[in-house]
Amino acid sequence: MLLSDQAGQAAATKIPRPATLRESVIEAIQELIVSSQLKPGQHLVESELAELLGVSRQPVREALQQLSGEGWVDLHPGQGAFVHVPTLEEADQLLAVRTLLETESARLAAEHAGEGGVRQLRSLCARGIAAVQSDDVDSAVALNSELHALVTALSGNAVLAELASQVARRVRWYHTPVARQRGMASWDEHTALIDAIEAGDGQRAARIMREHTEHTRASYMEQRENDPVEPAPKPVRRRRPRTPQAG
Amino acid sequence: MLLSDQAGQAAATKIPRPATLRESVIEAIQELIVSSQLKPGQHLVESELAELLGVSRQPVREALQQLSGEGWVDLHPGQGAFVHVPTLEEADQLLAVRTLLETESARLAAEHAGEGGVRQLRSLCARGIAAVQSDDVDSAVALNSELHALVTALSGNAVLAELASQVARRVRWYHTPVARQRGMASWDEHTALIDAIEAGDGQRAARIMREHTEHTRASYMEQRENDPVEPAPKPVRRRRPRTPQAG
DNA sequence: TTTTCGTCGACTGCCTACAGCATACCGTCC
DNA sequence: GGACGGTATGCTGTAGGCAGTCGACGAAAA
Repeated sequence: MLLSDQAGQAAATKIPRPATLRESVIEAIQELIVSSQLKPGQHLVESELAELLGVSRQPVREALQQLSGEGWVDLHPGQGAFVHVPTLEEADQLLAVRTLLETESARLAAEHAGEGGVRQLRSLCARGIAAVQSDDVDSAVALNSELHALVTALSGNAVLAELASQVARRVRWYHTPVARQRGMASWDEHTALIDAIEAGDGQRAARIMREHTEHTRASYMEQRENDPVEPAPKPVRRRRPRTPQAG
Repeated sequence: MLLSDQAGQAAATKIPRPATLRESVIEAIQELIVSSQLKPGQHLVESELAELLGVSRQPVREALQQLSGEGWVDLHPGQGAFVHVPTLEEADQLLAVRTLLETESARLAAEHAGEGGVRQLRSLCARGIAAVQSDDVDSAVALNSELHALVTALSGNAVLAELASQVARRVRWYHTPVARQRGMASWDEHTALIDAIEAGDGQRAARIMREHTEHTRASYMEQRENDPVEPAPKPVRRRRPRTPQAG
C-alpha cells in the first residue's frame, strides 16, 4: 500500500503544524476581544500587542489586517487599529444576514445530506443536549456553533459555508455574553431541524432554521436593550500620560 | 458656519489620500489578475511583485494576505501565494450565493428605497441602456455592477451590502471574460426590477432579481462549457531554471 | 532501471531599523 | 481669556536583512 493512500484514508491525522505566528496572533487577539480584555473602541498599538504576545510587530500588523477584513477591528490609515464597536443596528443586520445564509444552508442540506451527515448531526445534537443538562455552558455554546457549521457544510455549497462561517464567528462575538440564556429550547429546535433534514424536506428545514435563528435574534435584541454598551464615545487615539522621567 | 458643518454636508470631497501602498498594491494585483496577466494557479513570488510594482516586499505581503481573505489568491504557509483557480463548481456555487444575497437585497430595497433611491436607480439604468446601445461594453459592465451595488446599498442592511459587494467582485472576475453577451435583455430586467422597487413590491422585486441573476448564471455556465480552462494542473512551486553562472 | 538519500538553491517568515506623520501639549499673541 | 502656531512625542508605514524551510535536482545504492 502506498503511503499516500494511507494518508488519504486517515487524513484526519494532520499534524498540528506549529502554524505561522500570524495565525497564532490572530487567535490570540480574537480571544482577547471576545473575553473583553480588549474593549470596543480601544486603540490597538502594534508595539504593545507585540510585546504582550512576545513577537515582533510584523505578525501583529498582518493579524490586525486580517482581523479588519473579518470585521473585528477597524483600520484607520495612518492612525492605527481600533477594536470594532458593535452597534445595535449592525448586530441586528448581522443576525439578519446569518438568518438568510443559514436558512438557505438548511434547505440545501435537506436535499444533499446523506445518512452519514444526519448521523453526525444527531451525534452533535446529543452531545449538545448532554452539555446543557449538565450546565456546561461553554461546551454547549461551542457545540451549537459546530452544529450550525456542519449544517452549512452539508449544504454542499462550499462558498456559502465559508461565508456563513465568517458571519457566525462575528455573531458569536456579539452574542456570547448574552447567549447563555436560551438553553434547552434551542436544542429542541435543533432536533426538529435534523428531523426535517433527514426527511429531505427542504421547505420545512428552511422554515425551522429561520424561526430558530430569529428566536436567537430576538433573544439577543431583548438582552441588549437592558444592557446597552457604549464604552468609547470618542474612538480617539490614546495618549500615554506624560512619563514623569523618574530620575 | 462652522467648518465641521461644511465638511459634514460636502463629505464627498474627501481628499483622495495617496492611500497606503498596501491598498495601491491590492488594486494593482487585482487588476493584474482580472486582466489575466497573472494566470490562475501561478505562483506569486513576493520579491518579483515587489520589484515589478516598485515597492518593498512588506506591502506586497500584506496585500496578498488581504487578497487571500477575499478569495483571489490561495496562501500555502511556507510555500507562498498562488492565484486562485476558479473551479466550474465553485463558480456555480458563487453565483448561487450571489443570487441569494441579491434577491434578499432587492426585497429589502423595495421596502426601504425612497424616491431619491429610485431616482438614482433610474439614472444608472438609463446610462446603462445608452452604453449598450452605443456598444460601449466596458461602460455597460461597469454600470451593471454599480446598479447592483446600489440595490444592495438601498436594502438598508450595510452588512448585507458589504458581503454582496465582495461576492460581486469575485463574480466579476470569473464572469468578465464571458459577460459581454447578454446585452439588452439584462437591462430590460433591470427596468422591471426598478419598477417593482418603486412600487414597494418586495415579493416581485425579489422574484425579478432571482430570475435575473439566474439568467446570468445560466449564461455563464453555458459559456464555460464551451470554453473550459485548466491552465495549471499542478499548482506547484515554480522553479527558476538553473542560472548558468555566466562568468 | 528504480528507489533513496544528500545537497543546493530559492523563497517565505520574521525581526530590526528608519523616515514620515498625526496628535497632544504649551508658550505666545490678540 | 481665548485662539493660534510651534514643538515634542509616540505611532504607523516602509525598507532591508537574516535564518528556517521547502522543493528540486543529482548521485549513490538496491
